[in-house]
Amino acid sequence: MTLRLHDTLARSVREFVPVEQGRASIYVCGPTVQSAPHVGHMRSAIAFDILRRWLIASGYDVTLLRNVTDIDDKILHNAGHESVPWWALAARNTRAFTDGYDALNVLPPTGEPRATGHVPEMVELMQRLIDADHAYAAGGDVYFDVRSFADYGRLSGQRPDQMLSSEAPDEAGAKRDPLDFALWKGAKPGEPAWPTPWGAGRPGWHLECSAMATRYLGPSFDIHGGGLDLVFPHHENEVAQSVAAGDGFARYWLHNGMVNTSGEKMSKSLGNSLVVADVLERARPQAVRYLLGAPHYRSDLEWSEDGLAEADAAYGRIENFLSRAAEVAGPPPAAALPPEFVAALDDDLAVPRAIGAVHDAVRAGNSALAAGDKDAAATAYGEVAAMIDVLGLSPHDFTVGGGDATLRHVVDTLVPAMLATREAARQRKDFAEADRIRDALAAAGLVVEDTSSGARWRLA
RNA sequence: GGCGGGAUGGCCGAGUGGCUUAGGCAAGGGCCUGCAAAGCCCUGUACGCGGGUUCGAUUCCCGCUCCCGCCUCCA
Repeated sequence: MTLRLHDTLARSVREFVPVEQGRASIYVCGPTVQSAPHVGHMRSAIAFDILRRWLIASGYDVTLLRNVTDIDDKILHNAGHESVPWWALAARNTRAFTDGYDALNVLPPTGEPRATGHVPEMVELMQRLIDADHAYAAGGDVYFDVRSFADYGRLSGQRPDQMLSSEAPDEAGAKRDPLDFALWKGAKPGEPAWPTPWGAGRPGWHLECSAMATRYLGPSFDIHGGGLDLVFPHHENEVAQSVAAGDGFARYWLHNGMVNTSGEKMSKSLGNSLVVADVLERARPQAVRYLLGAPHYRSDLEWSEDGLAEADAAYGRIENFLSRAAEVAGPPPAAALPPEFVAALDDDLAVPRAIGAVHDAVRAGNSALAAGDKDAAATAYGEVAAMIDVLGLSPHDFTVGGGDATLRHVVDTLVPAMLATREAARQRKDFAEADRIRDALAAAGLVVEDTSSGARWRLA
């Protein structure tokens, strides 16, 4: 069984055959750093993080690029609104994204190119397009000639003749056709600009991704990913630019579904965004990652606070097993991934089924622990640990409980002392006293569990 | 108007032409426990509506209703 992935361009699930055997090159559209990251951004990052981890687990040498669009209309607009330099706003938001990825255990990309650092590559690509009569300079801008590219619309299933043009006729400016899109935007007074043979200006959104993807991954690479909302026009335009210029470009197009709130896609313009930093104030990162990563990556996801609580409980079940098993077996033994887990992820990353396999192993492990079957428990323990790692949900990968080391030491000392006092009370059948101590710990946010080998405790 | 996706039990969320009809959360019963907690076992409640194909459809086809995404900055 080999990996099969849903390709938006082919509109079907295809076997994954990389350009180069044993290697996988991935370009994921990262954010435009116009504002703080919301959970929708994280959902996309997590989806492709799981793809990456699965490729690594399958033996691939993976190169994953995730760009940062650090110059665009919204950034300039928001910076003006806040009276801060555009580059300062971009840098601040870029850091916020990095913090979000880190908190949710998204592996750092192999490279993280920024648009403003790749103007020469963009100029080169524009020159190739102009030379091939697929682009033209006009009125300080450079446009792609959509009618010159016969396959335009193939990725998104749109037909140029059917497309609405939102622009009023008088706004079309120097375009030859309303569908033509800007590769490069001529400088406006007071805006940042970079020199080009066609005049100073700044990058159009679509151009940068084509230029950066081929700069680092070559003219033909394996996977291009991003949110479903990018299929048109962004990815359609990328295909047009790169293929018209003679590059093979991406061989598989993967798109993740949207995160909705109360039936609507979340985005800053709707004013209902769920900023990651705020969510992490009221939920553990493990729960957030579980919630965003557990459904299939291609289905839409309805964000809800109830869902967050459920995710926390479901993850807690896995976590609980791991810590109980660790008390018996120490570090998890090496174990092969269960076949049903492998089959699930190979089938277009069917994470829901994969998580089903995780829970099956958890139940088997819990039963083994209850029966005192150490070997069976250890096997399940190793399997669960291995599976969870592929999903990026290993408890130890997350920063535990914040707090500083000193406070943790106090807790680690104080709690066992209280539990010893309680155990003494239980021995002399003073259950009132024992319950008083347990209640006190519960009030402090700790759960006490009595087991045959003594009491254990954890954060509620 | 054009393109695409979806409607599953109290909730989330998979999946399949019939078979033991995922998994989680919640609920009820049992075991365990001093009582709990954790864990294990058991239980119930499904496939939007109307047709069609079929021996048989939640699963395939047609129509309808509703929802969502894209067509404009957007993961």
